[in-house]
Amino acid sequence: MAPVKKSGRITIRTVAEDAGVSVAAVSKVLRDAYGVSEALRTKVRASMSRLGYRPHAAARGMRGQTYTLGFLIPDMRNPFFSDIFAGVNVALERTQYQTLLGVSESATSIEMALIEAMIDRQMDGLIVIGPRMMSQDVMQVAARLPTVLIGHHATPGANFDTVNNDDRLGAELVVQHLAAAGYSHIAYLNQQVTDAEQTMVTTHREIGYRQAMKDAGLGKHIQVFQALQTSRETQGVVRHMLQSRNRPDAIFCWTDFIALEVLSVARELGLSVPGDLAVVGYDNTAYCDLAQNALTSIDQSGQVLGLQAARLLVERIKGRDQAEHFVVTPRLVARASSSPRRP
Amino acid sequence: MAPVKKSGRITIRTVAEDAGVSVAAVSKVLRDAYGVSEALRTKVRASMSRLGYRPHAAARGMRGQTYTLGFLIPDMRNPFFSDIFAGVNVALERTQYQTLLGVSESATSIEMALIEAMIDRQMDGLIVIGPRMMSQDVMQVAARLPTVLIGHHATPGANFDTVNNDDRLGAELVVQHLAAAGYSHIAYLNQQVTDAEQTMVTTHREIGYRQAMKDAGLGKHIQVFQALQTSRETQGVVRHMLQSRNRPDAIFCWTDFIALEVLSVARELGLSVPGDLAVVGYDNTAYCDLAQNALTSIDQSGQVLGLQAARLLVERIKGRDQAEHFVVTPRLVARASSSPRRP
DNA sequence: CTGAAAGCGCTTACAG
DNA sequence: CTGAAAGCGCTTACAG
Repeated sequence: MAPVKKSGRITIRTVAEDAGVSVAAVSKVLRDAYGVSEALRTKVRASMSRLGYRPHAAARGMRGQTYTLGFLIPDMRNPFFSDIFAGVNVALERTQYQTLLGVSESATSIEMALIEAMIDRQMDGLIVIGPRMMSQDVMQVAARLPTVLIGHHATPGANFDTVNNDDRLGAELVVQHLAAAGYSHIAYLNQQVTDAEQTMVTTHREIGYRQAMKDAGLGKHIQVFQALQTSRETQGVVRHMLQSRNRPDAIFCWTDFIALEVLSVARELGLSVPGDLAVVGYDNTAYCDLAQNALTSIDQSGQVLGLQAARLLVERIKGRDQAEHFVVTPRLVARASSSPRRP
Repeated sequence: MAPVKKSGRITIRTVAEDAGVSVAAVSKVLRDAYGVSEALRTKVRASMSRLGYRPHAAARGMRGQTYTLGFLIPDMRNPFFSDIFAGVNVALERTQYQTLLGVSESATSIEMALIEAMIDRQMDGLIVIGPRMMSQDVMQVAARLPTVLIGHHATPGANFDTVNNDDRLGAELVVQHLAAAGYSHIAYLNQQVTDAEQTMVTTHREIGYRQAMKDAGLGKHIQVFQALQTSRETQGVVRHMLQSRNRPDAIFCWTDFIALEVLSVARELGLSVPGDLAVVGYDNTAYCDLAQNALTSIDQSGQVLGLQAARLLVERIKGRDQAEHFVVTPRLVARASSSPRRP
């Protein structure tokens, strides 16, 4: 008896037999590799679709690529990441690449574990939004596989690409906007982290805020507060800010998410926005547009960031090893939460 | 010359040599399999950690499990999914399993493509939230790999597990709550889909709504509206609802997300909530608690749903083939958006 | 309890 | 341009 096929699985070998060519030829067609005639290519493709062949990712990963990209976000609650992800998908639409997400819950340890898990699973490359790990760890990861960072400002000698908006400029736009609208006691509400680094977007925003305050002659009103990302923590800090003797008349929040909490606390305390307090966010997410929020924010084009990140990553996978850094110009979108004060 | 190690990679073979045992023995330790002595196990583990061994997921996937679970969500904008995901992670914390996310953007075609991609990547099992595919497709997927569905009510003979809250009861709680608070023209704002199925949570909620309206003697005020999930679409439908001759005095929305849009439109039209209009959502997501929303909602314990789904999936992977269906009891959380009417 | 060997489905030099 | 063969790092029967 002839040796029977053991399993029902359609493999590269099944396709090869069906098309009457070698296994190597099928592999080449699969990878769009050089050195196969058009006739053979057509024949193989026909067999593939007739048999309903699906490549086995693990087997490919044993020798070559897995065509899987890892995408790491700090949390699922921030709608801004959804915009970025949409851009990534647009860029990869007509490719063989598939993106798989990981969520680190803003914890360095989970982030590192997820990256290890993605490396174990032979991801071809990594896109990380707002990494929490130290810069040296980032360099180590980037040495192991192609890496693009969004929301992380690279220092010279980086072995990875970055995609950002100009966070200092964004913060400056906010201060200039508020100052022009008649606010002077403008506070900055920053994210609280264990190890602040120069590379973080929040650090850049704080620098831009401080600079713009000085430039506007408001240097003596500079106030920076910090809060962890939990709702309870943020509300506590904000309540404290708003009940203090020198209460700010405007709060600039590092992200929309937090600004919504500020709006909530202000309302609970009976403060009107913007009458008693102006509020500005960052990222211009969908919630800003809701009438109950009407939140002024900085648009940094999440979709563009995602699209560029995916483009850069694919370039890197294809061999580029010189770092590239893409920067988008932020734009302020004014809404009712920061309307000009009555004189 | 002795044959030299070709690459620097630490494999199961490196570990075996280091520990002075066979490759098969190392594999058994790795899989926590039966038939290895405690002494050998200890020795191998020591070598593993000394060498910093990391299992190669693709290679494992060639023969056995990949220890990777697929988790599919319709979109990244709905914060409820984040609660569910948190529960999944709690359940898998001390296991070898790693979850990777896919986002289908509420599109059937993307959902199917993602599932194919996950099968190609040899995921050990799948958790899908609110699947958009037809029930027959669900059955086909479940025939190929262990599957647990959240937010999908199984019909008899299902070859998959489900985890749900009692959506009919949830809707009934809403209607009873609103009726008791003095509202009578209670409308239901449902999700618009191309092929409505009995299995969908929104269908169950509609049934519960209709039943409760009849039971409360409000059968003649039953009104069901539908809108796609985009902000523009929803706002258009809501504006139309609120400007019609027989304007409802309360709107029950199938999810919080949409209820926030209703609050926005009401405010734009100069209607006060709950004075002119009561609004109730579903899922009790974090946004409900913000003072500017103060949205009454149904809590279905996302974290519990996620935890149970992960537990059921691991059981299935380990061999259970009889379907299990876990149901959680919903609970209404009243807030200002549905306060009792003045008599 | 322990290990030698076959094989999972691909890709990659290497001949022809 | 085309194909035979080795090998990627594991797991799985099967002997001992």
